[in-house]
Amino acid sequence: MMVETILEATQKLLGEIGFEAANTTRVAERAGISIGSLYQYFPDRDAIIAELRRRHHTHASATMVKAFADAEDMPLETAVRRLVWAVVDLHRHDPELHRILSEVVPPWVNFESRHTLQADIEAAQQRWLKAISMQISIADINIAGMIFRELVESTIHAAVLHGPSSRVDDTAEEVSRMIIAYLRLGDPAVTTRLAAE
Amino acid sequence: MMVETILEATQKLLGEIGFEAANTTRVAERAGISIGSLYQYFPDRDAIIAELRRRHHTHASATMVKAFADAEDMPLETAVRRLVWAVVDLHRHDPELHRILSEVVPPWVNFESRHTLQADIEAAQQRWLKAISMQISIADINIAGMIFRELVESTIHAAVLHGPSSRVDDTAEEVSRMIIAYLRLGDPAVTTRLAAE
Amino acid sequence: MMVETILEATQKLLGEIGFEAANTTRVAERAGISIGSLYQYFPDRDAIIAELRRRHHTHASATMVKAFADAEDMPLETAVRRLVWAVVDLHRHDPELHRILSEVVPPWVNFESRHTLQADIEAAQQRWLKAISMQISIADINIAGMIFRELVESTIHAAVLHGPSSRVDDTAEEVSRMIIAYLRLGDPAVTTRLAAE
Amino acid sequence: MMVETILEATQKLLGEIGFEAANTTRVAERAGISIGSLYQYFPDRDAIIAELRRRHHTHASATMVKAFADAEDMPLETAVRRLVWAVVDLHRHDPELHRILSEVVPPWVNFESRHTLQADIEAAQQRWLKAISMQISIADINIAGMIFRELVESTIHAAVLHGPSSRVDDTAEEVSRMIIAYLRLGDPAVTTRLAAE
DNA sequence: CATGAATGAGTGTTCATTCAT
DNA sequence: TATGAATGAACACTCATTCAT
Repeated sequence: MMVETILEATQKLLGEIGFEAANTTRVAERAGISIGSLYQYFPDRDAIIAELRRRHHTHASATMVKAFADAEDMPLETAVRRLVWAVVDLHRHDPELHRILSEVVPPWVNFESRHTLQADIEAAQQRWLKAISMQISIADINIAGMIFRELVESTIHAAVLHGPSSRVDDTAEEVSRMIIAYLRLGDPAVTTRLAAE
Repeated sequence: MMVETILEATQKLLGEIGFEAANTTRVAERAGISIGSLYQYFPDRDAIIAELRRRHHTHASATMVKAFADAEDMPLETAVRRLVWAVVDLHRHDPELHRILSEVVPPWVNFESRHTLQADIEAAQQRWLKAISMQISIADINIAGMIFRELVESTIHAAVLHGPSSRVDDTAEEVSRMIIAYLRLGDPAVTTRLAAE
Repeated sequence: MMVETILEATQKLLGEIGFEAANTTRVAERAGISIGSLYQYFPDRDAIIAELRRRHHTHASATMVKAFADAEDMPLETAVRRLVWAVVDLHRHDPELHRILSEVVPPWVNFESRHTLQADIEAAQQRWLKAISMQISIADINIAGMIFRELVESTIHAAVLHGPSSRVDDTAEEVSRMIIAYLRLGDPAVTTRLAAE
Repeated sequence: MMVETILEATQKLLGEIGFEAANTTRVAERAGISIGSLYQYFPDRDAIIAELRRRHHTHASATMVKAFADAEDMPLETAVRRLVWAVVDLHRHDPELHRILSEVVPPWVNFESRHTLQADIEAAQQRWLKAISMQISIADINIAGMIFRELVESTIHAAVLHGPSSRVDDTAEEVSRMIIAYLRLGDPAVTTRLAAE
């Protein structure tokens, strides 16, 4: 309960007044508790943000791992759309928290823990990429994986946070089409077809 | 000269000890001048970083504007590769400065000035996109532009800063192929061909 | 029982981590009780240390008072050795507690209570000194008493705490010889003898 | 000048309100400077006290080294009195500072630097003891040295700080006589004389 | 009697900035 | 123009103590 209150106060303050102004005194004030209590639940300021990030990561990781699992049984195009929309859901789940963790909290805070999420998702993604690379040829699975991750994350992030909400659907669709088009480059059927001309 | 010295000292310190530790005292020390002199050339701490960013933007903007101008006379595939490689050049020009501005300096510093670069590049990009959309159909020029920018920037950034240098070439090529594949979706010739099956 | 547990925990913590780090939270933790219980047995932090000191004083005082009583029936040299060795026993009884009270707890804690022990011992010592000053002449009984106390306490303390244990015996013997030699200065027999030459 | 002001303020505050209350804020206040200025001259709170101690040590060491040098050319009794009085001078030079460093500042502050003084003095003392041990026999030079140091320091300290000033002279004289009597125990002339009886 | 969550005054320290020289 | 001593608001964090349960 107290932990919850502190996390909420921290998140709101970070969103409203930024990282530097959201100091421990103000967090405690906003949470309606004393500074002493704050330190009974968190060892230091960064730990509060770390917990915010940890929760976000837990949710994000679960969402993506599930999406990749689902995708394995789907036809390619459906799978890609499923994955892209999983990222959309991710960003829409708590867009403010997403914004805070990516744009308000400076990069050096919780530096190590930032890689944890990526590692989990990357592993799930690699399994999926290996599976589809049985059907279509992919030049370099690591590069393709990195490109997909960066493409989807950066575009959906931009669309959700910095554009009108209607834009998100279109962005997701175009990004999906882009990935599908790229993957089709390695599809023997298409290659044959194009070569046939 | 003095301005130059201060900027160099700031950049090096930011890279070596990070944003918080790179305080004005240390910058002046490293620059070999007094703290008083520092304030005779820059009104406050952020202004030093803003100037670092401004110079970086000037260079980046010029590079990209030129690339887009060049691209206008090229066939589509050549044009795309030209543009992607322009971004590679951009990141390779002063990768440390790039890293500092994107990963060391916290996002809220020089918040407004961050959009200036984007605006210039966006304008140049829009002209190019409009030109090519005469030949091939693009669903939404704004969305496509945003996707291209995010895709290229995020992947090349990751490749240059966080991977082996050999990876950059492959990444650039795959990203180019991806964009081309996407653009071909709107190519009447391809559309016709596929529809014919 | 509870008081005992708290005192033990306090003593151990003081010895292990020092005065400042041995705070009430840690004492309660080490004692295996709640902070609330601690405050049911002691009104404040200093009171715990005061009780530690009080017990030490009780023991020390008893030891010395007894030694002085014994000494009254002994020949001078035997008496002096008896007294010096009483101080050795004192320091060897619980050297860690001795160290804590003299070198770990800062001087301002329990300031008043520090004089209690001294007063008891001083009284016993004065009785003894008055008794022997019947046989030998002592210039100033107060000064001699103070000198004896400081000499024995400081040297035995140093020997027990900061030297090898073998050193203690030699130190005790030399200190005894020193006091005896000093007392002999006032011995009419010696005086006469020396004057006779 | 600023350093001087800070040291004076610190010493006075330590003497008046004790170690814990003499915090950096109050020191700066008393010194009539800002807290920022204080930290421009001393890296942290302990460093101020360390400097106080360092100055005291410099003076004390010089005094004692000189006294031991002087003593080498004197007859034994004169030498002992010279040395004892050097310690008296030491304590009378700045008794308040002496009191602060030994009874107000807790033992764990500047722990290492506390041994520096002792080492210097011990070295000078050992030279002198070796010299006189040519004439008279001393059982164990290390123990004798330790006993002399503890005896003189503790008694003179007590006399200067906790007694009337008239007491100091008598204490110094009695302590001198005590040391001389002890040393005479090893004097062949005396030994012979006593054995002759 | 026991608990431990809650308190909040207090501490040492940092650093961007000023301004008299 | 150059200096750097001086400033002081601000911050993260500690800990003895209380009191409702």
